[in-house]
Amino acid sequence: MNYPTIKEIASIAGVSANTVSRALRDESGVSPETRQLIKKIANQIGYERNVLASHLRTRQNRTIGAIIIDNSNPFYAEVLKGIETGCKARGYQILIYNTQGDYAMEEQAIRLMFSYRVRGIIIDPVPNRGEDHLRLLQERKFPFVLASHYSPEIRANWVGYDDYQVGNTLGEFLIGKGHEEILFFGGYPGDSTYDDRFAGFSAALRSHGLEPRPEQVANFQVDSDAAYRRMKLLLASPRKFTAILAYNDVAALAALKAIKEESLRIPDDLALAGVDNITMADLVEPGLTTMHLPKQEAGQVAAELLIDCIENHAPDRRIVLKPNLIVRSSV
Amino acid sequence: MNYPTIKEIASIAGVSANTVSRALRDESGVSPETRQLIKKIANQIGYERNVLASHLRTRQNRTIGAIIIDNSNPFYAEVLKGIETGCKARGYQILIYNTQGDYAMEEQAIRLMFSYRVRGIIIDPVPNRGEDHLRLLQERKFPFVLASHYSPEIRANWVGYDDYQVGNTLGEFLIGKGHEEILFFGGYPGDSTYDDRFAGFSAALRSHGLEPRPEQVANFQVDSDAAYRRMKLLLASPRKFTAILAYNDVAALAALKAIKEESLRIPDDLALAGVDNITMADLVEPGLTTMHLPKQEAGQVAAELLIDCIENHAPDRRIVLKPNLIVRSSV
DNA sequence: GTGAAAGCGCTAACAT
DNA sequence: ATGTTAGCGCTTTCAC
Repeated sequence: MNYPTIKEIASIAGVSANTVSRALRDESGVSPETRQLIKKIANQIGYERNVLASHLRTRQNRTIGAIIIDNSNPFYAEVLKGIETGCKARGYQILIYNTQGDYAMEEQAIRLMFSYRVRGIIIDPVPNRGEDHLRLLQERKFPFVLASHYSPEIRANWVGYDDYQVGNTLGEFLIGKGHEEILFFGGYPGDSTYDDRFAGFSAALRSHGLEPRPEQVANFQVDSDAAYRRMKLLLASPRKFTAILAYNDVAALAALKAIKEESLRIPDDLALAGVDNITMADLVEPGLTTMHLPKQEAGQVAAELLIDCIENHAPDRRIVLKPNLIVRSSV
Repeated sequence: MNYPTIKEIASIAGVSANTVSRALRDESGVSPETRQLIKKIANQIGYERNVLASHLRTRQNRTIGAIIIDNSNPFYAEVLKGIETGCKARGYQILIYNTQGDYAMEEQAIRLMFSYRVRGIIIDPVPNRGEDHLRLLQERKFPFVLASHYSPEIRANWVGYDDYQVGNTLGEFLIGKGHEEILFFGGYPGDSTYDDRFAGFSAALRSHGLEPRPEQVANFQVDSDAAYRRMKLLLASPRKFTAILAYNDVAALAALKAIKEESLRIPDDLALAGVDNITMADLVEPGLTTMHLPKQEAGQVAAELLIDCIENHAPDRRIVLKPNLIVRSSV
């Protein structure tokens, strides 16, 4: 397919390429008549500015990279949607890359974004695997924003949730409902999200004279299958808990299935709470008590932060979005 | 941020830029020692090829566009994931654009992809709104692949499911379970997916001497809220059906919630089936009987088709993936 | 095996 | 208000 160029427009209009360029960019110094003529011709022959060539000359473009763990996970899907919304509002485009939580892929993704000369990157980093390439971004003063997860060792733009409060609120809520034996189900230490949620939860226990116990913590990397199998195992041995605080809704819903299969009643035999408030949390029976996290908002704010950094050299910021307790009938 | 160029590598290595370019592209005509030296220097100074500049000269790049309706919808999220997987395998990158089912946005998206000089586009078209820009793509012989939806008037690459069989299989299954009054719940005519599913369903009815009746069809654009509200309304008036065949699982799960709130039992009072087999279909109670559609596979095949078109000028193909009945307890 | 020169499409700087 | 020239970083052509 052959795209028309400004040269062709120029020769049709009988002006120089430069004039065409200025006319199409709405730069001053072109007579209204010429400008109109040029735009008309451009429209007629289906001209589309070659942003790659334009970038080469100006070193400016409106492309950013989004490096996420898995866009088919409903949580990340919502965040990505928000990023897209935020970018669209400022005329930016997005190159995406799924890392599958693989650290090597994350590095590859960053290099790829470099080779496309994107102006900035939003990255939901693979937790707990070192931060070498994040440090590299920082050294090069390359604009980037961390989403959801952060690294305590890296001071950078960050958009996430108050995960301490997530754990604390749910802990208090469960304790308030009379539970003293609560299983913390899913996630693993070293991941900032897990650590903060667990810290908040532990604080809630302690403020009521309770103490988190090792046998009431089940650490694993959450996906639906893993969570289901783990809960099956836990239910097969004598139960040491009356309530479950799941790392997220995906884990909670998988647990829900396992619990129902054992013919246990929720919330009577076992109370259950999750985190995220994904769409399905409202559709299952009983409805899942959970913390709502503003996922799309997080993506959108991340995009805005990044673009501010790119265009206005805004200083690093850390933006904490407030979670919200959603009480349904599972507790 | 300043990126090193081949010129800089050249001056360090004491060779010409041309030699550097050839060495890094693994072209012949460079001595092994020179090549090794050049690659070492490139590595040391963190060189990343500027693919934008490269494109300008070669008119080749490895970028495609993915124009989808909404990446936060679990169905499209899976398809997008498949596209990403397929692209990664062939070294292609993806620019994404969500149209929200808005026809004007779809057109904007295509122009944007043009301005980025992407080599091809995968598009899940907004159904039922004319096909002007698809025709434009065709006239310009621009490589593109339709995903899921198609237009009867456009002969083009297409990857989708056998939607007639989807409707037919579920229709037969419900009839086989003794249902003669079946509500077809969600979607709207003019959308190829809907039309094919409904045709398959109607054929199943007819082959058993039954006839689809207007009051047993509920047309609406599916999202969770709309489906929930619609089912609430339907249940408030005297029921004219004993089973529900939902357009997709999102509609089915929303219906499930409404039905439970009326204290009706599934499948005894009302049987329910969906289409898609999203993750949640297995987690709700009772498990949802549905047709499994290979969503990620569809995305991956679409990517392969497109790249074949781009690289090998492969002729247009239409690929139909087989759906699969998943029997759970909701029927 | 290597280098010099030209040009992809665009825009910035300078001229008229 | 408009045109000329040069150059972004790369690859291709042609010369040595």
